[in-house]
Amino acid sequence: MTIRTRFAPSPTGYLHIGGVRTALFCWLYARRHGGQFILRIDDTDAERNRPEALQPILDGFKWLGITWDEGPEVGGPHGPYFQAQRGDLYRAAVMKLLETGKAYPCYMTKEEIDVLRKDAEANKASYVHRGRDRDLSPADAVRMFREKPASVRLKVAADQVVVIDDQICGKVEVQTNTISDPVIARSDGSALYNFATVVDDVAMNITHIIRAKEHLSNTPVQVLVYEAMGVKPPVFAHVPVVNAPNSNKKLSKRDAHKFVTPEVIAALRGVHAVPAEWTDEQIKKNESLNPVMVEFYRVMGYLPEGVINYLGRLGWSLDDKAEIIPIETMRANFGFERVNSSSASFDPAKMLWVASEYTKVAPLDSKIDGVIPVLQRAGLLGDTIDRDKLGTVVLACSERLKIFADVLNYAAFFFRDPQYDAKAVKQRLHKEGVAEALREFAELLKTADPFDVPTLEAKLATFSEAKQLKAGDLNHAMRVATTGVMIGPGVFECLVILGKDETLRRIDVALQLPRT
RNA sequence: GCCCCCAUCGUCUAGUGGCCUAGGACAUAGCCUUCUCACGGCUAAGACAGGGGUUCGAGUCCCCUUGGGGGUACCA
Repeated sequence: MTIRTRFAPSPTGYLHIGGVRTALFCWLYARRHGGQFILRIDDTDAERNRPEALQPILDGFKWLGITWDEGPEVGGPHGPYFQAQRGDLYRAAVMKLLETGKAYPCYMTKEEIDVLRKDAEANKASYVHRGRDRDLSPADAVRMFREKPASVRLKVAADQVVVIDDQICGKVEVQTNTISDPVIARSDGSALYNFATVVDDVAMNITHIIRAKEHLSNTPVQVLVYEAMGVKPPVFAHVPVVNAPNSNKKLSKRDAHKFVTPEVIAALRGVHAVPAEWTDEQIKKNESLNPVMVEFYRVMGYLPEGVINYLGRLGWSLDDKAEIIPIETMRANFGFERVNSSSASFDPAKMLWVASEYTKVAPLDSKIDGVIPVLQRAGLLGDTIDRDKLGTVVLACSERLKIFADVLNYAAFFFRDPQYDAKAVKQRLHKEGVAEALREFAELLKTADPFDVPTLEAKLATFSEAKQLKAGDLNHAMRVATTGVMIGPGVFECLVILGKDETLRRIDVALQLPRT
């Protein structure tokens, strides 16, 4: 039997970090066992769903490399893969349960049920609904339902125990006496989640249901639906939820704005991911550029491999040491045995570190590719792209690039004139006697040939020795004069990339900066 | 209220009765390296929620308490 897993997102417009992790586990499990991963769109809640809201989700999965074998865009033999288009299937399944006496139309009014519930509460007991029309014969049930449609409930057997042998949570047992007869279809004929999901999972031959832990409580009802349909339930694996940073509260879209801290706002502005005129409040309200959404990491220039690694490692471990686990290794080793049964907090700092490990070892070409959109968005790079120059810049930045947004911190001055930092100028350029020395050294620079790192380094060494200067002072001054700031790649590398003429020009400009 | 689940450093985790004076990683602090920053190296600090059992022996098994999460919907 081939293993089939599925992920069923709602088209909300954004791909949530927690959802991606669950989807990743589904994908990993299917791939590990040579099975299939199916994407099914849960668009039954018309209010919350907009048709255009699906694309960003698909794009997010594609960016991460989570490929689906059946679903939107690719189709498949078990379609449609949009639940809103599967209403007839649900209705047919309801009829079948009615005919076989496994379900019944419930004609009790909400008011009647409320009275029973209140009574139960008054007796400090929990209310377990058993409809009055439960014992209708199947023939009568079907006839009455045809004449007068009503909500349909599943008949829950008395005095039994539903056992779920969950691959992550272990054995979970629930008494049927604590389970109300669940409504499986509304009076208007539409199916409820607990029913629709089972009908679909059966129809799509899903063998392993891997989903968030919050669904564990629903599972007994679903198992009962499987049994009523005469189908053996699939294997269940409930993955603990992802919590918000430093908290034990679920990372929810609802609280998403809380994660847009002043640092995040600064980062988003820094990479020009939002229009400059937006206020902080507007940025907070933007749903997709939020650290709980995948899109945020794409915009900040995280390598998707890093995001995958971090998410895969969150709640799952390979062994007692491994942190950097390439996706191929995960694919080859992922299993439920090493998925933790408790929830895990999302840690942006560790995510950054993991991502940086991937960025550091990325091939030059992929670094160039990564840096291009960041520079373009910042208006530092046009449509004509000089990959050779970008290559030298990226190389000069070397391991300073943890994510591609860092190129703006370390290398912006290669693409525009220096923006002189007042503090840097004061401390480094206007330090006692330094500017004068720099003026003199600039003259010497004119004769540098070739204009490369060893030559420049040697010139500075002999010059500072002859003048009894600290080489560092001159280095620092030169950096500030040519880049405007105190941090960056090695000065000599910077000068070489800028070229002799530009270097001399910038030094000249800098030397005319007023003293404060 | 009732039902279900969870509980190791701030965070992610290793640990499946003796290998644990609890290991690794991120973050933090200090030192080293260094033209700045970043990288790298070294070091430090830092955890078994509490209480009862079981056992020669418990982070590991059982029970209770506490804390957290989920469900209890004609939501998903």
